[in-house]
Amino acid sequence: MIEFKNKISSMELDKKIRWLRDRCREVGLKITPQRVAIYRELLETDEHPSAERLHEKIRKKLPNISLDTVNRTLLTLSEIGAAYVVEGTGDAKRFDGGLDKHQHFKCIKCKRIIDFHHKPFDNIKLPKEISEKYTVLRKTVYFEGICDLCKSSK
Amino acid sequence: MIEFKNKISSMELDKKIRWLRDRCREVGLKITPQRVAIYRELLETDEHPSAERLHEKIRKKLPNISLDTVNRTLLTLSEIGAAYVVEGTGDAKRFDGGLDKHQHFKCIKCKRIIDFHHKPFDNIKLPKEISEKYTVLRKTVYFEGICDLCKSSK
DNA sequence: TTGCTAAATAGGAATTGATACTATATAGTA
DNA sequence: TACTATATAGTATCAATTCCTATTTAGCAA
Repeated sequence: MIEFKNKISSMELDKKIRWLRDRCREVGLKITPQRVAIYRELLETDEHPSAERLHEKIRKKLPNISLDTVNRTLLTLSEIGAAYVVEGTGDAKRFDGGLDKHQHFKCIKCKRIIDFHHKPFDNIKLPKEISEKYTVLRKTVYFEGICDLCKSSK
Repeated sequence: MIEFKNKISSMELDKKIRWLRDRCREVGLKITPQRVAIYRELLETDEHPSAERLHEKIRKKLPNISLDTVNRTLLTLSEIGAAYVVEGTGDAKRFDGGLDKHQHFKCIKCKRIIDFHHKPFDNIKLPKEISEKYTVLRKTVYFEGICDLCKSSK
């Protein structure tokens, strides 16, 4: 059984925005109209927008808002746990010539990508709602974190 | 039990390069020194290089090779199954405001990211060799392919 | 071995996404 | 209401990638 996501209700939206205000006070960030608007816009869409895409959309409400503000704010929201960057996006393309089955661990500090192989991950079963609707070309189990070298060198 | 990857032996390397030559003939691609050199360089490293990084390295052997060639060739190699782009790399940062547990399916044509939720994926167990050595901050099960809309609209 | 031709390359220009800089504006507070 | 640290707008810069075009070359056929 799987569930697809539904659009957020206006009640949930209000609740989330109240939560954001609290969270900002908690960590000492100012509650600016831009911040709230960006957060609202992000919650109202299910398209996982890039900073540029969200900037386009939000300009309809705040015509003067700059792309830099949208970008910076999205990163700020991610830092305080109000949003997050979709796994693996935002870096240069990286290539791999090893075609045997394996999985990746990526260090978010040094960007190192480490291969490992754990058999049970080779054949994770797709929910059939997915395999029926989409053509799945790649199934991935992927970890991110801090590698041994970066842990010791701080 | 997990295994980490070892450096490729020169025997395996030769075998793989012979395989590349065959594969190129098979799909009607010319076997250029640049192509072979790029493939070799990719096989010899375990650092999952970006096009730029590989260009740096390969310039030691072919000083005049252009970055564009490296980039184009890596993409060509990926198309014929001789290499691949590490999952999720190479696109603009994408943001998500939905913080409930869920997974992503990404369409490689239209770049749409679709959320779904399948409970068994929420708590995949880390091999302890990984959790002991690294600080894992994010565990992801991630699918790529062609979405329903792109399938029907061709 | 020697041309021929389509494909590939080098080098630079253009595009795109992300970030840095600075003067101005504003949220939070006294 | 005034003050100060923070945030913003607008622009400039940087970095990654792709595009363009003249030149070169691999593969093929005579």
